[in-house]
Parts: sequence; C-alpha cells; structure tokens
Amino acid sequence: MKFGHPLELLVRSLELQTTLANEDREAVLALPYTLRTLDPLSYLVREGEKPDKCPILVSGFAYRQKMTAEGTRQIVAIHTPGDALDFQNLFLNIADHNVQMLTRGEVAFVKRKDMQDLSLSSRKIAEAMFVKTLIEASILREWVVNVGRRKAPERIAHVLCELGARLKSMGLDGEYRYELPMTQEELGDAVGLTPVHVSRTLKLLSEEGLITREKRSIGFPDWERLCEYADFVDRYLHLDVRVSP
Amino acid sequence: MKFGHPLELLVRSLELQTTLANEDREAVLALPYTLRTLDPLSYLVREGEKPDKCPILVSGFAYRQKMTAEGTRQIVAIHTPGDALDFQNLFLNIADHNVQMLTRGEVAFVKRKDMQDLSLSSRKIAEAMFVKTLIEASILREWVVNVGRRKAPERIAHVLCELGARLKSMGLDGEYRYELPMTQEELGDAVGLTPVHVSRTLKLLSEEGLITREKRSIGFPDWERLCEYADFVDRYLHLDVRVSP
DNA sequence: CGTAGTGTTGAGTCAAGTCAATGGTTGTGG
DNA sequence: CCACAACCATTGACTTGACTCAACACTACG
Repeated sequence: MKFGHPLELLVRSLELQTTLANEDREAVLALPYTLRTLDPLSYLVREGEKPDKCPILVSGFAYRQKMTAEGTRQIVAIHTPGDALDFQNLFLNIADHNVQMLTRGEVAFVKRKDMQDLSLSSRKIAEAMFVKTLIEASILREWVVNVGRRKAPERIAHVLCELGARLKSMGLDGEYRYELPMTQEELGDAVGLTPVHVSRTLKLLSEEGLITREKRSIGFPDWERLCEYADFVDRYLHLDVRVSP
Repeated sequence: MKFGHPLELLVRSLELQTTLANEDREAVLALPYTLRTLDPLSYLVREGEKPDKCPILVSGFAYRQKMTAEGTRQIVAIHTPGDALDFQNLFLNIADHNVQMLTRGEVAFVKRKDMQDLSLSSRKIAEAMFVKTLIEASILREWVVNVGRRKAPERIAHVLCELGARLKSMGLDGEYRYELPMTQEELGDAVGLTPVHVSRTLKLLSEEGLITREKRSIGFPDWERLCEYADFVDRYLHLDVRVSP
C-alpha cells in the first residue's frame, strides 16, 4: 500500500473515531516533519528524558517497553503505522517508559511546538488526539486483564486477535492472515511469558486448528472461533464508535 | 480530614501537576453536582453503557474492573478521593469497563454536559484533564509490568507502595501506615493472584519485616527498603512534575 | 447464638519457568 | 561460493511458583 503523503495514515487513523473538517485534514498534512528510516531497536523515546519531538509511525512497527530492576522487559503496547507515538510528551515532561522500533520502518518527526500549536488551533484535532489517548488507555486495561487473568494459550491468541483487528481497521493487511512483526521472545515480553513457553503455546494453537503458521506469517482459518477461544471482543478498540459532534 | 466543598479535593488533585488560575479553581467549584453516598459494589459506570454523568470521588475508594468470559475478574485501577472517575466518557461514547465503589463513600455526580462546557471554557482545565488521563495511562503501563513480570511478593509490595505514595501525595493518610481499603480477594484481583496466594504472600512480606499488619492496617517500618524490594520508582505517578505553562 | 464474609493453613496438582541441547535461517566476509 | 556466526525456533527433562480444594478460625452483625 502506497501513500502520497507520510502523514496521510495519521489522518486516516484520527478519522476512525472522529470526523475532521477539510481544513483540519489539511492542517495535519501541512505539519512540518522530518522523515527517517529507522532500524529495529532504535529508540524513539527514552524513559527519564524530556523529548522535544513527536514521532509519528509511517511504516513498520514500534513498541512501548519498560524494564524491571531484575532486568526483565515488559512490552506494554504495540504500534502500527499511522499511530502517533507520543501525544503524551505534549503534556507530560518526563517520559515514564521507552518507545522503540520493532521492525525497520519510517518515522515522521514533528516538532513538539508545531504539534502543540496544531492542537491549540483546532478543537477538533485536540479532541481527536484526546480520543486516541483514551483508546490507548482502554487497550492498556485489556492488556492488564490479558496478562493478569488469562492462561498462556488464550493470552497469546488474544494479542493475535488484537493485532489482526487493528491492522484490518487501518486496511493494512489481508483479511485473515498477517505477518507477525516480532520474534517469539518479543511476543513473550508482550504477554508476560518466556520465549520457550510461547513456542510451545503457538504449537498448541496450531495443533488445535486455531491458527496456521508459515514462518512468521499467521493465518486464521476460523476467525470467529479464535475470537471466541481468546475471549476477544473488540469493543475496547473503539473502532466503529464515532464520537458525537 | 474535612473539606468545605466536595470538589475541593478534585481541584487539589488537578493542581498536583498543573497550576490553575483562580478563575479556573472557582469554575470547578461552581460545577453543579449531586452528592450521593454509595455502598461498596455500587456501579458508577457499566461496560457497554453510554453514561451521561461524570462521577467524582469525594470520599472512600473505587475501582475499575473487567470480567473475562471465564468469569474471573481483573481490577485495572484503584481510585482515591479527588479522582474524576470518567473523563473518558466525555469523549468516548461506550464504556469499555466497569467502575464500582470499593468502600462506602461519597460521589459527586456532574452532568456530562456541564463537564464538557467546563473543558471548553478553560484551556487550562482541559489541559489538566488531559494530564490526568495521561497519568492514568502511565499507571496502567506500570500495572502491565507488575502483573506481567513480577513475582507475587514484589507484585503485591508494589501496589502497596503505589497506594501509599498516592495517598500521601494527596495528604490523605499518615506517613507510613494506612488502612488497606480492600479484601485480600480484591487485592488478588488487582494483581492477578488468587486470594489464598495473597494471604500467604502478605504473611511472607511481614515475616521478612517489609510490612507490619494489624487487621487491614498496613505499616511500613522501612519504606525505602520496601520500595527497593518492590522495584517501586514513583516516576510513573508524575507526582512532582509540573507541566510547563 | 448462628450465619456470612473474611483470612489462614495444609496437601496435592498443574501451568509456566529454567536449563540445555539441537536445528534451521540468514547474512556476511574471506 | 562456501564457511561461519548470530539469531531464532523447537524440543526434552526437570523445577518451581502459583492454583485448587478443603478444613478451620475469627470477626461482625443481625
């Protein structure tokens, strides 16, 4: 999929929940930015730092992460193209977690100041940003549930469902198949399991016929059944909910 | 601790991170509200519903919760007096989780419309609300880490630290002792453990001299040591961070 | 005084972790 | 173009942290 303007996906993402006026769309597309291609593991935000730029993911994947004192890592969010990676930093001065590239990909860096001005100039855009933040919080709540209360197979199935639903909502991948953008170790860090157990669990899921695998490409022979199995209900993604005008 | 006005704690809470002008403070205190005393388990927000009022916790404790299909419960947030319990609903139309009273307490209900008008009338207040939302998201990220990557003793110690730090920041309880506002079963639902294991773990923590217990009152003989043990670093609470003007 | 809601403790089980060896891929540099 | 290294995934054997089931004690309260 090709886009004329790197920020077009951001607009599309904002418009999933909010209706923007033409001038709002244009204001977003008029944002000055620097486009860079980054390798996996590149840091976009570092815990403890005060960032002055707002990165927007144009292609590839990124994730949010925190380390424990023991040295274990927990991935707390996965980001897909079109996601703004730090509305946070517009209003909080110190990053409380890290943001890194998951795959190779392009990022548009917008100056903190320009982003602030944009949100000040249009109430619609400010609202859209707020809504996006609320949805991120909603996803975090579901992750707490996932990690706190579901067993390994359901837990992994659940993130597979979430990723699939989110990719589909942005029109980013085929219907019932996508390329998992991470290693099993990273998947484990996202769901609070060890890589070994992730491997065994994926094997189990495909033995049950819930998924098919070919390298890192995951297929979903029966999407409904998998959602049922994983206790995946997409309400928390607020994909179809238009906010009142 | 006694307050003249039920919404005074909300103002104080907002002012932890933001500096409000006098007129902003007065605008908040001028909000029309209905004060009600609610029993434990009373629902303030129900998943799937579209709420038309914005509850603000005046006294007592509340929590956010989601149920899995299996019937297990996960508590995803605990709220202390002064917390607004749904800025969310100002901008998202369908609740994706439940909010309930944890203890008996008072709640001021503000009309959704009045709250929206307030956020429209003052940029400072809108910003303060946004900041509060971002901090809730930050706490959620730490909860994902807690539940996903820490073992039972550290995990429970961590929430004890968090509650202590938050209560202290609002001047709501003694220095190094507070009354735990929940049963061990509820504590377990907050950290993804069974009540039996919570009981054993609390016992272990007090045998290690990390906490003292008397009924539900928890004491902290060596706060620093407990924080160290629990890997508790309060940065994610953004307590002392004033946002730039 | 009985009952319901808590918290505690013990014994046994099970899910997930640990450690370790093996095999497949990819990419790189001689 | 091959050899090697680095990374990733898989599998087996064993350990352990947390769960389950069950019994019992304590308290508050009608």
